[in-house]
Amino acid sequence: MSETKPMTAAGHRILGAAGELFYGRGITAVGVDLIAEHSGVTKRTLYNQFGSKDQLVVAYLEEREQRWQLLVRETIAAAASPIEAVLAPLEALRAWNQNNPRGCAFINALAELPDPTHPAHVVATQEKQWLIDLFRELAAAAGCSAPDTLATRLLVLHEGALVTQQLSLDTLSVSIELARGLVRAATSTESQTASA
Amino acid sequence: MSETKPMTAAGHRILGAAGELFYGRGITAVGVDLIAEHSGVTKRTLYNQFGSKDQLVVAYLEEREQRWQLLVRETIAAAASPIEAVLAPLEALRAWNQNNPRGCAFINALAELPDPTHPAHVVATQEKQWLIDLFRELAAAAGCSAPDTLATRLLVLHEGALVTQQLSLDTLSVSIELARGLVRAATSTESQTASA
DNA sequence: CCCACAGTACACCGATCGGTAAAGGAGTGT
DNA sequence: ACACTCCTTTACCGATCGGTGTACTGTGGG
Repeated sequence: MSETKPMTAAGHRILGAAGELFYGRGITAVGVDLIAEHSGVTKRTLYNQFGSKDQLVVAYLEEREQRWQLLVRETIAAAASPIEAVLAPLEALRAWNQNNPRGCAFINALAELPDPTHPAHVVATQEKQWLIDLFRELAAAAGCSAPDTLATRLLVLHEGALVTQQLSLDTLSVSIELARGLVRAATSTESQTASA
Repeated sequence: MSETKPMTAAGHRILGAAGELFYGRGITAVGVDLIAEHSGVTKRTLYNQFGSKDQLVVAYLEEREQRWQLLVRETIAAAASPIEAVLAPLEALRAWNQNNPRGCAFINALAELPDPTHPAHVVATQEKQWLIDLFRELAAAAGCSAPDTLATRLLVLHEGALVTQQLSLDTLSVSIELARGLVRAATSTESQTASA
């Protein structure tokens, strides 16, 4: 869409600083002055590059979206089987969470920007839509008879693991283990998927 | 703890307005002036009652915590069996989400207030600790052989359902259905709980 | 050579932020 | 009558908010 713009060196630094600060301290709590200072750039340059704070927030979310989706795709490509591929988004969280201990940036953004018409809000919801669509496609490719149901279940597990990460418990392993059982059950022959 | 204070009429109005505004628009995005205006109260009164914005945020979270825990306890008391009681926190979300479409106030607060030493942060994490402890007790009371594992799984499902509620999908029914299967499996005789 | 462009430096804007000062009105219990 | 608490009004504080204007510097390409 708009990533065709080459983006200057200063632009990258701004986006990098904005990423750390927005994710680490919250979007509303971080001012443009702080971002400019952390990226060693004048506020004027920031506004020349991004136009407004809102647009910078959108760029921040889009950048994270790209990195995350790339990681997921790589994990899918490295999966040993179609069944393991369904679990790839969950498995990708293992590495992702190492550097992102503050939960899901999109969920956090939704918490801070309730206005559904806000462009950043739209980006965040689209990301989740992408994920459930991906789960559905992977489930179908793995031969699941009810891809919709499995995809919704996996999305719940995914978000649950993400959001409970901030607590000390190791919920990711539990979620993956549980998800693996669900995928196995949903792709084996047919019939029982744990009640109806 | 501190709810022994009777709290004046103005105090209740302030807390009510703060609840709606903080939950609906985000904590950082809402200023004390706005809360005072919405509760028909002077800013001076607000500060006489709560001392600071941070303490008001804490009071806001504690009030929600009390309401939520009360609802959960009522749902547990109304459960038809110990096994159904384990699902009570999930079932309670059915009614709760009607009036709280913006996800979990505690998770949202954690997203906005990253500082672990912030009193509101502490309240939010304590709430989640309460929930997983409750799940464990309920699981044990229902005769589950591995209450820890089941509790963690149910917590993931709970948080997943809560956070995906903001998207259009009806994930709550899916989560409850899935949770019911897990509880049944974990409480029936013994052996297989879907791999180890 | 010269122009366009990216970036800097710095001052400035109105608005809002969380929080306070001082003084007084209204109701209650003693 | 008294003091006490609750709440009000109005004004104010320094700091920060997102955002702009203007003039200057450096650099690279035609």
